[in-house]
Amino acid sequence: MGRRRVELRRIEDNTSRQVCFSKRRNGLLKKAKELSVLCDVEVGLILSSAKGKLYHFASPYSIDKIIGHYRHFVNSEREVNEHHSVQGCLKDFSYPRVDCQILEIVQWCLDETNISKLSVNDLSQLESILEGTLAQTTSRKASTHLMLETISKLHEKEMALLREKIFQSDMVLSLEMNETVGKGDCRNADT
Amino acid sequence: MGRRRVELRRIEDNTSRQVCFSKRRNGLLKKAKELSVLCDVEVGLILSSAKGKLYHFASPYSIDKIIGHYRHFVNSEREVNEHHSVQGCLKDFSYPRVDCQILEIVQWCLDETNISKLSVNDLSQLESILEGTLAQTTSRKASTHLMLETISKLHEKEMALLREKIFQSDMVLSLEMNETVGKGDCRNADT
DNA sequence: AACTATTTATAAGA
DNA sequence: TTCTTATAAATAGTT
Repeated sequence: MGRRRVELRRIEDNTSRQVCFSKRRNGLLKKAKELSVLCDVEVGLILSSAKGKLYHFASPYSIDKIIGHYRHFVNSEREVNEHHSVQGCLKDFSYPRVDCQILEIVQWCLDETNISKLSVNDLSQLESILEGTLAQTTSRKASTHLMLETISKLHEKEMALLREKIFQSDMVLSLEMNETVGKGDCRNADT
Repeated sequence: MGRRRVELRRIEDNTSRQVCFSKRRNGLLKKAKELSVLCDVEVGLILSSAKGKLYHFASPYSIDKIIGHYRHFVNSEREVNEHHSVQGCLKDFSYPRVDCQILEIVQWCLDETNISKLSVNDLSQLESILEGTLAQTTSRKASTHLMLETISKLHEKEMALLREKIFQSDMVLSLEMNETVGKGDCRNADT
């Protein structure tokens, strides 16, 4: 959206990165606000820079309230999935049905080296889930290519794991969930 | 960004609103992801529709981790402000310097009738803060008009409060803060 | 889901 | 930082 198209990678120049952050933060906040108003949804947004500066935005309620809703929702979901398999993990993310979500989960798994925490059985489950989703995806979407790549990487990792005989049956998602009640409604508005 | 410019208000038609939500949600997630990568910042985003569907996104860490950072940050700030004045309240939001933050705070105060919990002294402080910020704002920004409106509403409320002699010295922000450690990255998209 | 006419967001530049 | 401007992107209304 500027003079040139920009590559999706960390901007190395410090000043440029700062300027970009400033501009895009405003843009994102504006978009978030618009989405909230136009579509009548709660939006909560937290930004945290490497230097520890924190920004947040929420509409039409406070960020604390929205986090409370999130916690509540996730806790409810969690109660239904007491086994800590990938299946449970996926449910925690609990989106209605999103291709791109799968992509993120896969990437997350790869990036965070969470694969080493999965049992072979869980890996199989993950695979079938991924492949099932893939089947529903139209082949021309760019995301499909990315997913295919990601899946093949996943296969590689799986094979590596099998070779090394790493079998862990328990993936403890040591997430500590604490219900939080926010209060106070916080509205936000616009530039 | 479409055939026509759109008014910033709730879309009444159900289908249109749903479609718009779907499109803009994707757009917002994309922007959030870009911001995170380009500018090397943590981003957490929670969307919750009226019907209770929850979507979230986080990069490069999990939404839980980012919420944890947020909680931690807010708690640290809170410790510094043991008196529950508006000043303390402002510090909780604690942005470096963003006009939009001020607006958020003002609207939060107004919307949740938090004003009734403030002492007159606190109201004065709030006023001077608002006016100070206003002075720094260029007059042509649309937001300025909004802020002026907000401030005049604030004045009205203050006068009403003075008349009713409502003096409450303690604004208890009974937010329960719980640190949480999350993990992983998550993302959402689509229909 | 796809397709465009337009409106927006922004990368550079000043 | 702030404003300006050329362009890249997002998206409202349609098909």
